[in-house]
Order: sequence, then C-alpha cells, then structure tokens
Amino acid sequence: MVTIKDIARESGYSVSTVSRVLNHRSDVSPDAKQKIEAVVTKFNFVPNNNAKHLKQNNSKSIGVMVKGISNMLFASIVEEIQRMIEKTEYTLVVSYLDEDADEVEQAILLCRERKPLGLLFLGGNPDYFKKEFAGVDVPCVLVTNRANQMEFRNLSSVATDDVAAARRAVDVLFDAGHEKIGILGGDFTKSYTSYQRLRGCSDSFAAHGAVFDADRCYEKARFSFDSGYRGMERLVTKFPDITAVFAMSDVTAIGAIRALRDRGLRVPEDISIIGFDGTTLAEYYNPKLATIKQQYQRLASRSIEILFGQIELKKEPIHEIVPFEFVNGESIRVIEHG
Amino acid sequence: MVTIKDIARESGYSVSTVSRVLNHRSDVSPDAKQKIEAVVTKFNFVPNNNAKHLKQNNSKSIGVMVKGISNMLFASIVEEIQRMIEKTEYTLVVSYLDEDADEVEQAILLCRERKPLGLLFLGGNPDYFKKEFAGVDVPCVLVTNRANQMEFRNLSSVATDDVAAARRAVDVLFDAGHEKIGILGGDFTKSYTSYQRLRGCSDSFAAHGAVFDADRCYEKARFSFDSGYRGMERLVTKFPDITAVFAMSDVTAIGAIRALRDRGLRVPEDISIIGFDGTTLAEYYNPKLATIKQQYQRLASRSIEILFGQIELKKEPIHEIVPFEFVNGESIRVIEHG
DNA sequence: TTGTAGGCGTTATCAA
DNA sequence: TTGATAACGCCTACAA
Repeated sequence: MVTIKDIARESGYSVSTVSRVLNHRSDVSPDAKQKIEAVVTKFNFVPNNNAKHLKQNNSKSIGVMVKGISNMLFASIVEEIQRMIEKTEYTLVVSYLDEDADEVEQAILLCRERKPLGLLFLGGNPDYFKKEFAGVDVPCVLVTNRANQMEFRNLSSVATDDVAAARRAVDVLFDAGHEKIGILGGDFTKSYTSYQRLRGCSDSFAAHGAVFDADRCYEKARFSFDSGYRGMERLVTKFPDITAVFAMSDVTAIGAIRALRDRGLRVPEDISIIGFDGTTLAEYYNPKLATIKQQYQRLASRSIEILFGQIELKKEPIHEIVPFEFVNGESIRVIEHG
Repeated sequence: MVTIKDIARESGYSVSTVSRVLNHRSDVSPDAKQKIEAVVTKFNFVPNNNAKHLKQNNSKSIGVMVKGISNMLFASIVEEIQRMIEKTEYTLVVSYLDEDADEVEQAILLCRERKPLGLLFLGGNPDYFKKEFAGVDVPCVLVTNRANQMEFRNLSSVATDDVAAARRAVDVLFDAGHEKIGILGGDFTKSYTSYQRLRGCSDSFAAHGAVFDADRCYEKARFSFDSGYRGMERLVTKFPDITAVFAMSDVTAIGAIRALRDRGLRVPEDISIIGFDGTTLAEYYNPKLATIKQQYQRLASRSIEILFGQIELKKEPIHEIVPFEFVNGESIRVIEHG
C-alpha cells in the first residue's frame, strides 16, 4: 500500500507539504504543488480515510435512517439524495430500519460508530424523539414528518402536512359520492405518520357528517404489496358494503387492488381506491392510481439544503411544509346520487 | 468522547485488557471481563471504527456495486444481502452506478478509499473486467452475469443463464402463435446482459425459422418505466403490425404496457408482453405480467456464501448458474392459427 | 492473566 | 514556504 510517506520520499518533499497539497491549501509553492501532484498521479495515491478521519474525528459523512424497506417514496428520496450528495465531498451512510423500529436509538448507535456530521430521518416517531433525541448532538432533519412542536436546537423538519393530505384524500372520495369508506393504514399506535393521516381521515368524516368508526373501517397494513393485499381481504370481509378505500401508500393500494380483483371485484366499478405518495408506480399502474403526491424531489433537495445549512453555516433549525398535490387517476368512480 | 482509555481508567485495568474484552478473546479472567463489560455498558462505549480499521488496515466491509438505480431486481437483491449481512460483523458499502458506467473503475476507487474485504458486482460488463479487473485484488463475485470465460483467481460468479432465459421468453411468444415479435432491451453494445439476452432472442427466432432483423424489431430502453414507455412508442411506430413484445425487465415491460394503452391498444388482446426478472411488481400488475423469474433470494444468498468462502476460507472461485423460471401471467394472448 | 510500548496513516502545531 | 513531531484511538507483540 502506498502512503503519504512514499509520496513524500519520491517527491523529495516532507510529509507535511504533501498533506498540504492533498488538502488544496494555499501555503504551498506552485513548484512543490506541481511536483507532488505528479507523483500522486503516478502512484495512483488515494489517502487512507481511516487515518484521516481518526485524526479529524469526523467522517464527512451523512447518515440516513430509512424507516421501511419497501417504502417506495423513501426509495425515491434516497435516490435523489444520493444524486445530490455525489457532487459534494460527503458520503452517505444509509441504514434501513423496520417500519416500527426505534430510529432514534439506531441513530445514536450510528453516531457512535460512524461519527456522521449530520443525520436525515426518513420517517420518524415523535415519541422516540421526545424520549431519546437529546442524546443526538449532530444536526438532523426529519423528512416527511413535522417536528415543529418539539423544540430541539439541532432538529429541522421538511414534511408534507399529513393531516391535511389524508383529509384531502378522503374528501375526494366523499366528493365522488362515496359514503362507505374504508382505510388501509399503518399501526397508528406505533407510526406517527399513520396516526396523523388517521386524524385527517376522521376530520374528513366529521366534515361530511359521517361517523368515523375505526373498528369497522380501519385495517392495518404495512407499506408493502403483500400486506396491502391481506389488509384489503380483512377489510372487505368485515365491511362488505364498502365502496371506497383510502390506502396510506401507493404500494398498499396496489396490493389492495389485486386482492379485490382476486375476489372478482373491479376497481373502480365496484370499489374505488385512492393511494398516497404519488410514486411513479401509481402513474404506470392499471388502473392509473389516484393518489396524493408528495413532492419527493423537493423533500429531498430541501432536506439536504437545510441540513447543510445547519452543518456548515450553523443556521437555526427550520420547519418547512412542502405542499402536496392530488393527482387523479382511473381508480375512483363517481357515484351519482339520485 | 469516551475512549478505551477512559474505560481502562474507570475499570482499573489496562488498555490492552479492555481491548481483549472488547474483541471477545479468551485470555482474560472472567472477573476482569465482567467488570470491564459493566463499565463499557455504563459509559455506553462504542470503539472508534476509524482507529480500529486504521490499525487493522481493513474495514470488515463488503462493497456492492449496483449497476442501474431503477433496477428493481437489483434492489431486491440488495435488500436480501442487507438482511444477511446484518447478522454478521461486516458492514455493507453500497455504490449505485449508471446502467452503462464502468463498474470496475469505480470498484478500484472504492477499494482504495474504503478497503473492503470483498466486492459484489450487481451487473457488470466483461469488457471492463477484461481491461481493468487485474487492478482489483480482493475477492469478488459477479452477480447476474457469468464470468466463467474470464480466468481471474479472485472472481466468482452467480448468474442466470441470460441466453437461455431470453430464448425461453421468446419461445413462449412463438409458442403462443406470435410471429411479429419485437424486443425492448438495453444498449447491447454497452450492456453485456442485454447482448446475451439479444443472443437468446436471435436463437429463438432461428429455431422457429424466423428472420431476426434487429433494425426492425429491436428498440433500446433502459430499465425504467419512462424509458420503457418511450421505447415502446418508437417500436410500435416502426413496426406497426407487431403482435408481441419481449421486454428485458419487468419495469420496462410496464412502461411499455402504459404506452400501448395510451395509444388505445390493449394488452394482451392487441399486443402480448412478456417481461424479465420476476419482481413482485409483475405479480401485482394489471394485467399480471408474464415474466422470466430470476431467483433473487438465491442469487443473493449464494453470492454472499461464495464471497465469504473466498474471503474467510480462501476457497477457489466458483461459477454458478441459478435456474430461472417462466411465470405465466395475463399479458400473453394465445393466437389460434386456423 | 495482565501491562507496557510502539505503530497504523494522516493532520495540526510550531518552529525554522 | 517548508519540515519535524506530536497527537488521534485502537490493536498487538512482547515482557512480566
């Protein structure tokens, strides 16, 4: 292995001068710079990151805690973040967690082990934050969930307004003339996102003078095709005269559609469905899935900008709302009441 | 920051004894072990990876080079690998590359920077391997592509037989009575996988006494919905009497189906489609997509096993073929020739 | 079974 | 503008 010492010996300069050249510092003569760079190229030398970071006690890395492996929205956001980070000198350390895992506990572990300069949480549960977040001392951004009610000086958030978005989804169903509406969502005792969206649902029910009975019209489903399928089976069994469903993710919605078709029910003729997230998949599915679109590019870019603002410019935390959008598809039937 | 010295001081033992306990070595008295572990827990101490790896000059990590961000098969494989690696003391360093990027060049960079103990290539181009792979000196496994014709003593492979699998896909279309068959695949001058699958197609054409005219029946499409959509538009334009399409990935196939529907063509009534990869998506799509299923769990598990065999047991490279499987769906119409 | 000391490759401090 | 030297936190001979 070729080290900085080899470069020093070969170029005739000292280790310190080589280090200075490597780090693009100005207090080096052009002459030395040029000679050393030539040797570096010749030996194809790349500094040892471990040594560098041991000395500097940081790793120029950003940790990303992703809650839910099958969550396509998060996959898109990660992809987007990856693309942006590539252009910088930072590296990304991505950790995939279970939908219901304790992300803050994991984050604390990650910080100990990898010393990232900042953290991005894709999804998060405020309970965990309140309980343990004091143990995290690097700048963080909570993405897709709001964190404005928690006053941590190192926690920003970039989120969609889940209550309003879910309410909008259910409003769409009511407006299309549906009254027997079911919900397919996460475990709202564990997932704050699911809880918020559930609130949106119940708001919509209330606004339309309907009674929201979670026992009857809510069924648990994780964010996967398979779980959506099984959740829909249970929902249609306990709520047979259902005419419309709001699924809290596109993936869940698609699993649900398949379950309905396998029972001989058509979408949207027999049952209407609206999803959530607005992933590319929704657009390409048959029927094209009506959904609430979260602007994932925007969520990604703002998260990174805010995080860098906190890391490099020591800015104050910001709590930002990124607008959602209803995207119609072919999965909702309008019922004419006569 | 709490270091091994703090633990030593606090526990009354020396740094080396603490180190021994940390590394689960046997030459420590139960007494010392217990006391030290208590202090470690109390202080929530986690060793500094940089220091550890600097000394050991490796990072107990496995690099994964993923060619193609939107490739759902690769995503499934990565997920599976992640799950298996979690149980070991290794960590994963995942690099996402463009479909047509030079993965070997990137791998060499990664090795310099991160010193992984082994490398997994999800997708790869033999040209790049032949040209530069000699520069990689850690054990590697090429996944989904064969590497048996290249004799590197540190390169194994676990693959689906792309030629046979693609041939099978086109055979299925011929057997269903189709003759005007189009192909939607990658750039076969750059992607070896695409090239192999193209060969399988042409074999099938030959076996059925048909002329394979790539200019007419082949259209380029990357492994994304969007690209499948546009590729299909071009294909149907230049080959208007087409009745069946083999798309070299499920994602491409779904993009293609949407393009056809947007032109008022139905699948499978007007045009039949078969995909490739056998991702969960194919199963949940409407119509359920006929596809060639690659056993991604098996590809993942064998890759890891073989890689660990090379790393830890210094085994010889292996070139393994994992069988594929035709999975029927609702996207192929059988034409009765009368 | 335990402790001492040296070194892994780099950067930072200070002196020249 | 340069160079010598001391860290960074950990592991590992080797000695006790």
